[in-house]
Amino acid sequence: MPQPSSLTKGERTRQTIIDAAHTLIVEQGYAGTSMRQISERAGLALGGIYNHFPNKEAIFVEVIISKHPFHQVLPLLQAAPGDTVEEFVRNAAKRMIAELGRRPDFIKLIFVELVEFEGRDLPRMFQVIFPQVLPLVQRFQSHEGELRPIDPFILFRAFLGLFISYYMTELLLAGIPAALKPENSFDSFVEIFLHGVIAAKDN
Amino acid sequence: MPQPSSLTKGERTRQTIIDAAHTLIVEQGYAGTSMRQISERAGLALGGIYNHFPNKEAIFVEVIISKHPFHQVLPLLQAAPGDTVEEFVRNAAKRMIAELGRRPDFIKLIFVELVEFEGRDLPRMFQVIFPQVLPLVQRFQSHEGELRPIDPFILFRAFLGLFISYYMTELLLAGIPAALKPENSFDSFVEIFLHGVIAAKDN
DNA sequence: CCTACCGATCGGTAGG
DNA sequence: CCTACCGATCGGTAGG
Repeated sequence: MPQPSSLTKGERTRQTIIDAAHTLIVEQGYAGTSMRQISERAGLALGGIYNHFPNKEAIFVEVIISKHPFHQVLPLLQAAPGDTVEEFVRNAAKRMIAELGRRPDFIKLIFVELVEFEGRDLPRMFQVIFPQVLPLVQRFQSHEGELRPIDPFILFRAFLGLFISYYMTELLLAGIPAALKPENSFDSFVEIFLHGVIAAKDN
Repeated sequence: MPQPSSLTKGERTRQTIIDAAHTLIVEQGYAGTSMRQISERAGLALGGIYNHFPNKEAIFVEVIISKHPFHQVLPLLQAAPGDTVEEFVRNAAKRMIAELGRRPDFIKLIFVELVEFEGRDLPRMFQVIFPQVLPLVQRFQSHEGELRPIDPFILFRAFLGLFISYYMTELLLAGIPAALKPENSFDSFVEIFLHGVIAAKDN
């Protein structure tokens, strides 16, 4: 959400173009979205776009970088409370799944990046993202005592994977009769993960 | 892999078109692939395609149905040996990860279906797939004694999710310095899953 | 199954 | 920032 008041007119127009492109690309993919559609949605003439971006791909690169899920997701995870790993994971999971429900575009953006751009921008993305990942890895690390011996980076990766696997299988199994789908599936996913990583209690 | 000798000429041409479209769509997406590219790769004139398919979308529907990862993956899982859940999971995981390495197109096909077709074909897909899923669910069910109390369908879903989460995070974290990536990450994923689902032993 | 074509739309630009 | 345009390419078809 841009704050028009703090931006110059040119910056506002630029942001409008990025927002328009983001919406369309998530709905139709990159190749399926035309510069004319973007210009219409942004409320200017086709030629006007080229005052702000040299070409179509440059718009996408801006979209993928500024709208990347990690920007919302990582701060969300960092802010999750919890004095033990178990509490933290439960809280973080609850927040994540709520956010994913609110933003179905998250996965689609990643798909477009992976298929239509073959992940070309991922290395650059990661430079921006990495400083935010580190404190999460360390948060697991500082609770080593509660955990089975697992490399903390793998732990973080499996933690991320928990959401990805839930969300992807949700999409993939969309065709399944609802009667077969147990309620609270996500809670079960969280329990499996917790049992998988937390050391057996001594008592 | 088609067997030309057992097909009529028309069927062979049709298959050639599907194969060509599959390759191109996985590389460039659906909207990014033109009918002319498909015709060139299949070795016939543009107009010739329309003797076999009414339009572009019909080709994709055939591609997604006949090349869907589940066709390779489910038989692979079913054939995995193992008298206990633990053995089965380890064997199945080994086979799956080898197959995923061999067929990077798997995930891309799913992405195209999900983004460019909004999962429209998934319900129909699932009708074809479901009979193959059932025996796998039952296989978990028949070893209930070894497992924590988890709905067998969720168990299957989490099992599928194990591969998806490993593979997706592998792609997503592609930008990361290799020095930070622990070796044998996949084995760790399998261990976390096993600890998550297998009941604590009595001894 | 090919040739030759259709109208529509594409990304991008010149010129103001 | 818009108007008017460029050549190229798109999905699809008629006619043989």
